[in-house]
Amino acid sequence: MQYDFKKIEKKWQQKWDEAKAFAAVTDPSKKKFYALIEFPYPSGDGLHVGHTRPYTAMDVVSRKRRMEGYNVLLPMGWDAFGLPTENYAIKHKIHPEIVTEKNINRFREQVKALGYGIDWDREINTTDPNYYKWTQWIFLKMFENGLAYKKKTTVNWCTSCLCVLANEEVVDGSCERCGAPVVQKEKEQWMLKITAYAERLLNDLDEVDYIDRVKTSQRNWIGRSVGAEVLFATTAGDELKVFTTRPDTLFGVTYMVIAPEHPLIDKWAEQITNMDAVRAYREQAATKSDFERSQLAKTKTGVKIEGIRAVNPANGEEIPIFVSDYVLLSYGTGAIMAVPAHDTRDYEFAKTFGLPIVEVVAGGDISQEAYTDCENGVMVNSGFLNGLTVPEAQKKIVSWLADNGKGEPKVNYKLRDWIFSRQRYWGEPIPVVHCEHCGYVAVPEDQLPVTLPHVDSYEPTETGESPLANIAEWVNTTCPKCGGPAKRETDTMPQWAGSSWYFLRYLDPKNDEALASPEALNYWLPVDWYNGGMEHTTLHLLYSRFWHKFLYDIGVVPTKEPYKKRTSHGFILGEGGEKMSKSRGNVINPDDIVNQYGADTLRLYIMFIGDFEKTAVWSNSAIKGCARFVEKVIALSEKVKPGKEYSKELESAMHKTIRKVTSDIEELKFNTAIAALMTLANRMAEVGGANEAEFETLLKLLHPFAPHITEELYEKYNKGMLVTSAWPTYDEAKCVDETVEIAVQINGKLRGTVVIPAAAEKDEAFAAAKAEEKIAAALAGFEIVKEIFVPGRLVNFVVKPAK
RNA sequence: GCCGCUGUGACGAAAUGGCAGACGUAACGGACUUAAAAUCCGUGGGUAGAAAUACCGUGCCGGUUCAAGUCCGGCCAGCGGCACCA
Repeated sequence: MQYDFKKIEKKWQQKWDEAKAFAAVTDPSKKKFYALIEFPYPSGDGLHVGHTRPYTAMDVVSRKRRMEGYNVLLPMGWDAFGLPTENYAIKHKIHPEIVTEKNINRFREQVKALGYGIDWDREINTTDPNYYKWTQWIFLKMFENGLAYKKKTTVNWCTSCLCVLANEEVVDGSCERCGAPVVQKEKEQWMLKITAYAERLLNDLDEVDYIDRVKTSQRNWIGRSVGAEVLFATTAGDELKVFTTRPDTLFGVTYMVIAPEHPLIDKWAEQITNMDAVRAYREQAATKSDFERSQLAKTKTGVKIEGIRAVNPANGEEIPIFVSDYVLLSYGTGAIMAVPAHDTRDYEFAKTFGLPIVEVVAGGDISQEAYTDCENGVMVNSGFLNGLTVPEAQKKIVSWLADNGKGEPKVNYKLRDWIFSRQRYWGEPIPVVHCEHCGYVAVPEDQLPVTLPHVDSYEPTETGESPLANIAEWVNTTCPKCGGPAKRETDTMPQWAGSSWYFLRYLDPKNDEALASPEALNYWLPVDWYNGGMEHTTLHLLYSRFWHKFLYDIGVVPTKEPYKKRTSHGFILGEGGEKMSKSRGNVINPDDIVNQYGADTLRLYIMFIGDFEKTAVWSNSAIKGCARFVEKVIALSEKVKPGKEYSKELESAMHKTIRKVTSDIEELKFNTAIAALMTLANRMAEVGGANEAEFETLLKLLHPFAPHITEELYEKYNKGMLVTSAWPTYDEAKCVDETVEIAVQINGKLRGTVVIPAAAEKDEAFAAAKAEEKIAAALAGFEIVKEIFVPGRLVNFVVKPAK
């Protein structure tokens, strides 16, 4: 047969469409499987070969599950708001809507060419007003529940995009998207109180099946620290509150440090005798970006506050207070108690400023360095804590602080609230108006969506306001509460908004009464298996878990967690091991591969390329192996022998391969599943061809990976489509051969092999091994001290020279 | 600095503590061909040897075990993330 993959692939994609083979029906009488892939940002570059790795993987799993009888949902959509489209629109004076539509059409065509079993009737697009109506609705619910609030804060400001960036969007002090420097700027921003969910986001990780590295990075990102808040009296009268994880070292506090932005500095301005120096330091710190601060981290800087001193609550001693930018206002209380003997940063600072260093945990050498790794040490120089171990001292001091009203146990998180505003055009408008009388007022639900107005210019204003601020007729409105004049919020939402809940909309994408019907939500949730990139572990994944938990709290969704299982794939690098990029000229376009080899070969190769979870290097020659494999299967189809039962010579190979492919797919071991199929095909060729029963099984096992050609070859059996056929089953008892070749070792070294019946007991194995000529010779003159038998594997004789 | 991941043939990689290198690529030898491509058969970790075979071999050092790529302890190198989080 001439392998005309273009014709074959088109034919089957049409047939699947006509048969509605991938339509997922909400039907509680059927067991469901909801598979989710991260929906792409439809960039102007088109689909990247890297996209095909996760997509193909989830399609393989979905097709297998469908054949196993599950009601499968595998949806697709477009995360289409975002900066590149807006920047393109600015440059080419084309409306982002038009650019987006064009890009989506291209992406859809490319994705369809790969033959994924997607229910296209559920396609969504985050920039569709019917979609973002519900993004806005969720925001309003958060606003109503006090989780969305406006706050003046220093924000990351991209000097090129003229836009606020989330901390997560700043990479090495530069804008993640355009690479321009990022500076600090004060701005009023909408914030989402994700920190209110920190504890649950952390604890509920125990209830989900995420791969370990995903859980670990979420835990690290949330960054829970257990400690205490301690109140220090000051000579100014105010108390200075600090957070510490080491309250046991309280007697070792020799000075305090507050962040340059700490509000008490202003309050104390009159009493600080060197306020000029403090102000100067403060201004200097403010102009530095976070990046510069961390670059300068090697040498500690700071200014001592003259005229005010703090009092150590443990021993009543007066200690100096410093201002230094190594203390961050945004974590804890913006102030610390410094224990130079047991903290490296405090140690460095104390050395720079010649401050006393008092050892309170014995065991280190504080003349050389801070002794930090001291959980097992014993307290010294610590009054009533002396002689206690560190954990004992911690317990005792915390209750002492509480009893004396000087502190209390406290848990802190690294996780910060989510800066939710962007000063851009191409995003969801934040559905709030500002009224001079009533303040910020929610747009009433029945007025949603607040749609983006059409404008001529998408360029941000120089003051950093959104382009929307220039449209007077849109901005000026009336207050929904008092009817007086009001102004619309001109900030838009970040790209993470639409992707925080999209998996819910797939369940009921055309509903205009609710984001999805309770029936659909109850049936399909949670997502059974979500695969996506590691780069989304701390942002998208955390944000969407947060939104989902909120929706759970207000009774919209029935599950605490959105995703039952989360896995992650590795990147695809260009030939030569470098990242694919236009400038390197090593970008692989999936279209070219589909044209040259067909979608089935691309699908096979991208799954065969290596360990799914690890980075893989694309190879233009290695893909030929997969093309040859497809040809080999076609060749096998031409010499299929009659036979409805597995033949003796292939029987155990059939059962073993079914077992391996079935479990490998579930374990993300797609590469070895394909290797097993190749081995089986080779074996079939060796024995002069498979019979019908055997060949059909091969086609079924191969179908999730190479759906088109397998359908084509299956067609002649007149048994309907493989898509709706049943996944092959295996019999554990038939996975064994009658005889096995086992290794014979002497003192752990391989000395030969011997063929024995698979069911042989150990005595039979030992006898057979000893009967082998070479083994007998090697054993001569030795005394056997121990005999080990591993069924199906080996025997090992432990020997020593005979007396 | 901290956290995570990874070190196995020329290359991509396999291997519930049990015969290291399955499967595939490139390469080489042969068949077919006027020739090439394609295809088919074979070789395919290193060293020594004509060969049988022997010894060595999974980043390095040590340990546990009858048996270690795999487990434990200590390093080294590369990649990714976080970065003064008190």
